[in-house]
Amino acid sequence: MSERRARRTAPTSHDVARLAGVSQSTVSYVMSGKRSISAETRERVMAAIEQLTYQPNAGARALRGRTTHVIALMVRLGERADPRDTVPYIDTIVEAARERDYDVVLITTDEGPDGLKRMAGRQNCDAFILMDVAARDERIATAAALDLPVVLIGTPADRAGLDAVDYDAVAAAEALVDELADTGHTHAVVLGETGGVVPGEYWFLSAFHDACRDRAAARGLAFDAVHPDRPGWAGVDAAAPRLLAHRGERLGLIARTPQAAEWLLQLTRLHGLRPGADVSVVGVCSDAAAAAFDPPVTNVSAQARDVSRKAVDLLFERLGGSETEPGLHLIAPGELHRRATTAVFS
Amino acid sequence: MSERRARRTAPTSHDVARLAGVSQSTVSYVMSGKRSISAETRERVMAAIEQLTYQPNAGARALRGRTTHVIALMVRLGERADPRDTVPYIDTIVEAARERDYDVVLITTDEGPDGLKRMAGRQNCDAFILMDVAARDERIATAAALDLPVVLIGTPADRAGLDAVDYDAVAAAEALVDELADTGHTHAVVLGETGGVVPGEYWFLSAFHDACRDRAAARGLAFDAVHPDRPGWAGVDAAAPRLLAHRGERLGLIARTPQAAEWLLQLTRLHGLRPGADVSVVGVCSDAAAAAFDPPVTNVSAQARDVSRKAVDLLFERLGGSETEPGLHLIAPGELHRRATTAVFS
DNA sequence: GTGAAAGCGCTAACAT
DNA sequence: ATGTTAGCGCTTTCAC
Repeated sequence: MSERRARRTAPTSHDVARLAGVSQSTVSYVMSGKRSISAETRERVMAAIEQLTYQPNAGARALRGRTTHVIALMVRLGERADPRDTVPYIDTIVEAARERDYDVVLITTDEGPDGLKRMAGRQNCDAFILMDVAARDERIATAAALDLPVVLIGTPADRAGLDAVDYDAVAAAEALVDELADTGHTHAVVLGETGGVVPGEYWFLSAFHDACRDRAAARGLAFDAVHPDRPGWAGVDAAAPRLLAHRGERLGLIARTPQAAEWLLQLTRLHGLRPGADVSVVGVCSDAAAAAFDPPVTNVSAQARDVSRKAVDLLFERLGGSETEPGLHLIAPGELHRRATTAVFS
Repeated sequence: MSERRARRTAPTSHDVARLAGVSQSTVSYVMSGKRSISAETRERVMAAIEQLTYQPNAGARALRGRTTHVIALMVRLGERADPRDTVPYIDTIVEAARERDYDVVLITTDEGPDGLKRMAGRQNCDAFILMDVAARDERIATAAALDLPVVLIGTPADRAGLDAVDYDAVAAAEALVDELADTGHTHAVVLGETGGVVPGEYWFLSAFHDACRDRAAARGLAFDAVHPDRPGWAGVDAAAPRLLAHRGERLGLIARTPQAAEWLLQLTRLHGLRPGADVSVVGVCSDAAAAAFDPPVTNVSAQARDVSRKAVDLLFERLGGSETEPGLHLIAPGELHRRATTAVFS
């Protein structure tokens, strides 16, 4: 007795209308609130919707209303990206989109410009957010020609008239160097990028390092930027002589990422230095991460959530028809929090 | 002179048909290949498609064909999850879906069962993949009632008749303990979960630890599982006395994650022990990550990509109408790779 | 080998 | 305050 379960077909607004004894359009208007409905009718319709657990068909809505309620998020997910640097952005973008009843389609940077053309051409989405924007990024010209709202996260050399949001890496660098200067340090060393990162590929890298250098000069600190030639801890370990060259003096170490901070703590520990006493470690990371380090690390906050929120806000302004001049929106780091790893030299 | 750019409306199959001098249905059939078309007609249609850069409207397709070409991926993205453990899965799922011309909508576990109902009810997707499946997971009953294909990644107490794919944590644990036993170790200690992870919340945690314990007993090794009571490095550091209690003997340390391996290396280093000579460190992580450690860590591979691929394969089998009995599919760890951190005791 | 036409489920303009 | 109807762009009969 092969019992084949009949595939129940989903209820339509027509079914709701019949059950409520009204016309299909009335159901639509009840849902949208775009015209006044007598309390009694509304009630009956709502009851029918409830009873059938009716939900409007997204395809039909998209077809008719030419709006998909989907935003496409293009991000790098492969080995080349550190997930800890991207997931907080993604999480916040999904959250902010959902607050407006939008869903997020995830596509990878590897798809390149064709991925954007596909999503836009098939009308799979209403708008784009592009992450991991490089200084020269082949996706940007395509995105700009798309006739759909686009927001970049990152700072390209040429925005091509698009909105962009980025973390203010310069302000972050300056705040960190100032902390060292204000507490009597004489030497600042920033741990640079490990492995084969092309210098100038991303604005935030060069901007951060340049700002460190410039601010150190302005505040009268000796400065070095150490870029390990091997990736991972091994590279940091190998660079120890240069990183700690001035360990006898008033030395402050600067980390651009939580991972870098972790390595610097490890390095100082291994060389018998006490962070906060013999040497300082300061860096960019979330307040939560900074407080969780052992010892807690003096930090300026990385603001991934603020950057993402701003990006989504901008996107929905555009979707709402805003025609204001597109621009680059820099998100300031939070206040610097002095924690245990700042050594105060008198 | 306010120049308002006319919003070009996207070309339709009708436009293509007109330009090629054929009927709309012919355009459709050229694209789908569902009936034979004369070479000459096909050529003209293709040329028109090219010229207009026509792409079919996804909403219309979904409406007519009742298939969205979208799979929904529900995953935990917030602070409670380590992005390094989830992103490789996500990446592979997106990749595998794209190979079949499907897109992936990302929704968060926080949306819970209602998120599934919404996606299914609105017909926003054709199928689901659920990640971070807990032993008792409120999403599963809802998912099972959905009448759409669902694949779980993880092992719940009750699959409710759904397909599930998981990493074979038991086999991994056994391979690691065997490596220690085979190389003459007398003591095995596994670094457990840090912070407030509820024991039994996830199958893979208890399964891994139980399997370590059982295999150690079977192979005659003294065994301990150390669960730090603080999260992060601080917890590991505080647990050092117990982790290294048997440092004088033939001790092997077991890490379930790359992060754990990193901490164990750091711990041994800090206590003047040489991994691979005085003590062993073995763990579960990708071969790439294992080789990148300093020194390279003996590992069994974590197989995130294989798990994800299997999940997507299963999903498309179901979408293709397969009615085979759903089951739990365990993905075996790769071969154990002995690297520098195995100490061989004679 | 090709065309004409119906209809998927919805919204909004046009009725009353 | 509500009903009727056209039509979004596509796929797939049905007809030749």
